[in-house]
Amino acid sequence: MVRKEITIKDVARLAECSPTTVSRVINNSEHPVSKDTAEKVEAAIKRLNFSPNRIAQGLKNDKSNIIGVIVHDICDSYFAQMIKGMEEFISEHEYIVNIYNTSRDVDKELHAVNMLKANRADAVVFAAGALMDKRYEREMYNVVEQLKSQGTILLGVTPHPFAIKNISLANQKAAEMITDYAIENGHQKIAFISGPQNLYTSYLRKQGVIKSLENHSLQFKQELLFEGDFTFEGGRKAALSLLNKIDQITAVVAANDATALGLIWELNNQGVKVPAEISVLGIDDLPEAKYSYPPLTTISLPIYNLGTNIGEYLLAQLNEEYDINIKPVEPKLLTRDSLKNIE
Amino acid sequence: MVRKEITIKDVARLAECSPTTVSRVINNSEHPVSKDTAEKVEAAIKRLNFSPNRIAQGLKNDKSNIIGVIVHDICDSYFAQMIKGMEEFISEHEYIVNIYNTSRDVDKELHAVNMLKANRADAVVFAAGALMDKRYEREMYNVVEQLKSQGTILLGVTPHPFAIKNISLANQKAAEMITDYAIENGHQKIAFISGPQNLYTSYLRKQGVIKSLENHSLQFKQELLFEGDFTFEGGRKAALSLLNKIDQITAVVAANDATALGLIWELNNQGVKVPAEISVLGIDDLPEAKYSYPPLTTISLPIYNLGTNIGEYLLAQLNEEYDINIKPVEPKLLTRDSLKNIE
DNA sequence: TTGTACGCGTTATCAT
DNA sequence: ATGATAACGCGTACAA
Repeated sequence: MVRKEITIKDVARLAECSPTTVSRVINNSEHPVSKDTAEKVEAAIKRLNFSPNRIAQGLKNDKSNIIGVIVHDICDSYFAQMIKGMEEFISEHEYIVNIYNTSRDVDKELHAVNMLKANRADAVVFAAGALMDKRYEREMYNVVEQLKSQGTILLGVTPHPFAIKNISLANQKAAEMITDYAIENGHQKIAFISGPQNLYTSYLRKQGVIKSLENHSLQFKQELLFEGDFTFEGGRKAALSLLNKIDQITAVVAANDATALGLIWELNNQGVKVPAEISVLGIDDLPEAKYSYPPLTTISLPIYNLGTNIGEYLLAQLNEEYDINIKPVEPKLLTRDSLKNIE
Repeated sequence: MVRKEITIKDVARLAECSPTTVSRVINNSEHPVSKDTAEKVEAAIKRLNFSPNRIAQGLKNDKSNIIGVIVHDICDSYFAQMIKGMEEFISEHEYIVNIYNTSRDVDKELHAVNMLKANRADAVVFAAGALMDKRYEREMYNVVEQLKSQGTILLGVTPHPFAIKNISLANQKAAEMITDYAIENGHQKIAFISGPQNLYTSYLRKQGVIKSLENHSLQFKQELLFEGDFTFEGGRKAALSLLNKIDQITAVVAANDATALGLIWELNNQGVKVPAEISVLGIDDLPEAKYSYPPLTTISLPIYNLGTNIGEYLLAQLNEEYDINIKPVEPKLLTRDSLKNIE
C-alpha cells in the first residue's frame, strides 16, 4: 500500500495560495492573513480532511510532543490511576503519552529511557520507583544527564537519586499516620509487612512505621518484620509466616493495600478473625479496599489527582512557565472496620 | 534552556567522514563501509552518546513508530492486562505505544483518533468497544477511511462496525459456555445482569446467554434481565433489584466478573448465601475473582496473551508480512465455588 | 569505498 | 497581505 499523504501543499493548491499562508492559518499566526484567503484555506482543509503532519512540525520546532511515563506495572491499579490522571489531562493538550512497563527490571528500564531519548521526548516521568542497583544507578545517571542536556523536562514521582525534580507521594508520612492510628487505639505489638527490598518506596514506608513507633517510645522489632512484595499473593504468604507469632501481635501494618488485602484474605481463610483477633491496616486506598471482609482501614493517597497535577505541571513547564509548582496531594486516614480499639 | 542536539553531522566530524557514511553505519546498510571507518564511527557515536533522531528518521521514511491504542479505561484490569501484553511485546521493538482513555465518551474517542491521524500513527488498535451512537458511527467512519488511505494499519479488538480487521474475543462463546455450565448443573431459572446498553460487547454476551438457553429449549425471560454497567458498583445495585425476585431465580450470570463480584459482595451483605441460596457466575477471570467469598466460577479470557498476540500481528503487518494471522485465544471454564449443583 | 545533492512536510526569515 | 527560500536531521540516488 502506497502511503499518499495530504500535505500543506495540496491545501495551498486548492486554496490558490502559498504553503506559507496555509501554515499561517493553521497556526493562528500573528502575521496578517486576509479574511478572504483564510476562509478559502479553511475550506480546503475541510475538503481534503487535512491535518498537519506533527512529525514534520516536530522536526521543525524541535518538539516531539511525546511525554514518556516509566512505570512498574500498568496493571497495578496504583499506577493505573496515576497514568489515567495524567493521560486525561495531557492528551487533551495534544500530547502523546508514551508508557513503558518495566516490571522493575533494570534492562527494561534502561531500554525505556533510551527509547525516549531517541524519540526526543519533551518530558519524562519516572514513576516506576527507583531501583537500588549499582548498574541501574550508574547508567541511569548517564542517560538522565543526556536527557537534561537535550532539554527534556524530567520528573520523578517516587524519590530518585538522580538530580531531577522529585514529587514526593508522602509515603513516609502515610506510613507514620496509619501506625499512629494503631497506637492511638491501644496497639503496641505491631507487625509490619514490607514491600520489595530493592524499592525506595518500601524503604520510606518502613521508615514511617519506625518513626511513629519511636515517637511513641516504642521499639521496632525485627522479629515482627515480614517481607512482602506489594502484591496480594505476597500478603497471603506473609499471613502464613505471621501465624506462628500471632500471640505476639495485635495489629499488622501492611506496606500497601494489596498486601493488606491478601493478608486479610488468608487470615479469614485460616479462621483468624479480623479485627477481633488481629487488626490489619493498609496504605493506598485501592478501590477494592472498601470491599474486603472487613472493609480495610487505610490511608488514602489520591493518586489520580496526583496524576492530573503532574500533567498540569508538565504542561506548564513545556510552556516555559517556570514558576509553577506541583500541587501537593495529602494523605488521608480512612477508618473502616479492620482495626479494633483495644484500650 | 537551549536545546543543543547532537546530530549525525557531529558524529561525521568526529569520525572524519561524511554524514552519509554515518547513516550507513547506523542502519547496517547494504552499502559497503570499510571496517576501519565503521569503527571510527562507532567510537564517535559512543563518545557523543549519539542516538539518531527518530523524528527526522520518521519524516524521511514516512513512519512515526507510533502505535495508538484506544481504550475505555486503563484502570479496568481487563484493558490494563491487554495493554500490558501489547506494550511488552511492542516496545521491545522500538515502537511507541500511545494510549488513550475515552471513558466511552464520543468526543474523547474522536479526539483520540484525530490525534493519531495527525501524528501519522503507523497502527491503531480500537480496543474501547464500539459505541452504538449515530454521530460516533458517522464521524468515526470518516476518520477510519482517512487513516486507511494514509496507510495506517487498523485493528478492532471488540467488534466494530467499520470495515477494519476485527479480532473477536469470543465474547458470545464465553457467555454461552458459562450459561451452558449453569444449565448442566440443573439450573433453569437463570437471571442475567447485562453490561452497558450502548456497548456491542454487552450485546454479544447477552446473545450468548440467549443462545445457550435456546439450545436447551429454555426461554430468556425479560423479567430476569437486570441492567448493569460492567462495574462492581453496578453489580451491587443489580443485587438489590434482584432481591425481590429471588424466589424466581436459582442462578445469575453476570456480564462480567466485576459485576459478579459486586453481586456476590452485596448478596453477602444482605445475608443471602452464595451459592447455597443462589449461584453466581462471571466472565473474564479477573485476578481478584479467585479471592471473592466464595471464589468465583467464571470463564477465563486470556487477555494478556491476546495483547501479546495483537502486538505480534501488528509488527508483522508493519513489516509487511501479510500472511500472518492473529493467534486466537480460547475461553476456558474455571470452576470454583460460586455455583451449586442442584440436580 | 566515499561523498554530494536533494527531498521528506513544515515553518521562520526575509523579501515584495 | 502574500510568497520564495532556507532549514530542521536524516536517508538515498547518484556521482566519483
